[in-house]
Amino acid sequence: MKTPKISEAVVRRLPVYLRYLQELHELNIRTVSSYELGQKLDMNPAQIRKDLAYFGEFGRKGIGYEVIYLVEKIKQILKIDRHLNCALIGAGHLGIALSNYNRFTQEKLSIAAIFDNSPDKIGTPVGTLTIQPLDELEQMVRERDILIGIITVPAVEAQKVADRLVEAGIKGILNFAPTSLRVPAHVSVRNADLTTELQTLAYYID
Amino acid sequence: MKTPKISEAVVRRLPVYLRYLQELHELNIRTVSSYELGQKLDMNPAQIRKDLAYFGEFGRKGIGYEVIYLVEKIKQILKIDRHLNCALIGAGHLGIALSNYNRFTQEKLSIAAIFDNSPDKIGTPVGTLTIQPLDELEQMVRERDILIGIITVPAVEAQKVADRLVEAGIKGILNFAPTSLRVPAHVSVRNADLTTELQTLAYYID
DNA sequence: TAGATTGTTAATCGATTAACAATC
DNA sequence: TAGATTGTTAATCGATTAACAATC
Repeated sequence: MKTPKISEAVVRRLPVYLRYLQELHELNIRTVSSYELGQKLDMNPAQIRKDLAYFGEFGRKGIGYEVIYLVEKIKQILKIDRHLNCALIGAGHLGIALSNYNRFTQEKLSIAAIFDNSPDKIGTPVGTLTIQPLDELEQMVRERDILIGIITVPAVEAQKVADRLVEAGIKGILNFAPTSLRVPAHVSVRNADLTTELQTLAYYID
Repeated sequence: MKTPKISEAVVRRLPVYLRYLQELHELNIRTVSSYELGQKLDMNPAQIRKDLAYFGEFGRKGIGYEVIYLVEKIKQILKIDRHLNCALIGAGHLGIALSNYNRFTQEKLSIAAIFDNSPDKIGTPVGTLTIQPLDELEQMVRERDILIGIITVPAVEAQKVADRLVEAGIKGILNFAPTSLRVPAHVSVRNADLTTELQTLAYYID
């Protein structure tokens, strides 16, 4: 069950499989073949089988994959079968939108602290949390076992925030700021810059 | 200057180059080499040169790339040197956050209409726009020359919205809903599902 | 059993990187 | 000129796809 060296391309597809398998589960569909998955997700069935086979033998020859079982397995692989606490840094519109995004809590990924440095935001309640000053970042990361930082501050501040998160011992960063972050190799970064996405899309228009 | 067949990987890197070149420009830096770009962006300089060379000869041997010139060229390539109107469908927290995201307007990508079907949202002003009922989608797409749809509705409604956008003649979709959309080949889709990103990140934690 | 579908190997395809002549 | 750096070709590396024996 332990893994050799899985490419990022493979890892990025797992949540896509998971999402669709969960849809199937809600429709009470018990079993699905790589062919059916491929049809729906517009992917090659061989690729789907190969991706899954990196992590174990989850299917049955002649039958396909049991939906519930595969959901559980993928959750284990992604390590989202356990709780994972995130800190949100930047309580602007986007930050607030994310903290209200209930899907996070459903998925055992929860926002455990929100930070901002603007005096008129500090102390404001957001759901069950209260916006805290950035000074308290390191302490909260330790106290609340926070492993992921979600950066929604302006681009100019993003690197500073990233440095502090790294220093505080965080393991991953989801970066919404439109800038490239430099972090040590043991920290993972995923960029979710909306402008970048739209610009990529623009290329394909006409 | 016209292009053979550029892979998506190349296109996705162009906005990253652009973003950093714009930072350099603000710092009044005139010229940059592929080596320097590679250092900062953590990429192979040969890859950067090759990516750019697909579209033309933008550099000077022995010197490097002129920052302003390259910024303009990449904007042309991505087709963000001209205005591009987007429609936002779903005026929830995320939708509102996006419509307030001023970077869009800076970049000639503007949100030209906002739709939602909830009666208590219709008519509400958002910046210079007013939330409109989904019924008016097709008409607005035509009237305002909208080429891109940004979907921020719940997952269950996303495919329906996508179908209507396609039907209305849209060319690209930025999909924030956590579901895989099926669209015809002439329509591009980029997925920006935040849960998917966090799940991918979770894999790399520890 | 016959049909279906996996897991996996081998073949193909494509993307990244190294190397270097051209040249500013 | 000498040093630097591009654009591009060739070499390498990795990812996708096809094919098929194994087996439910």
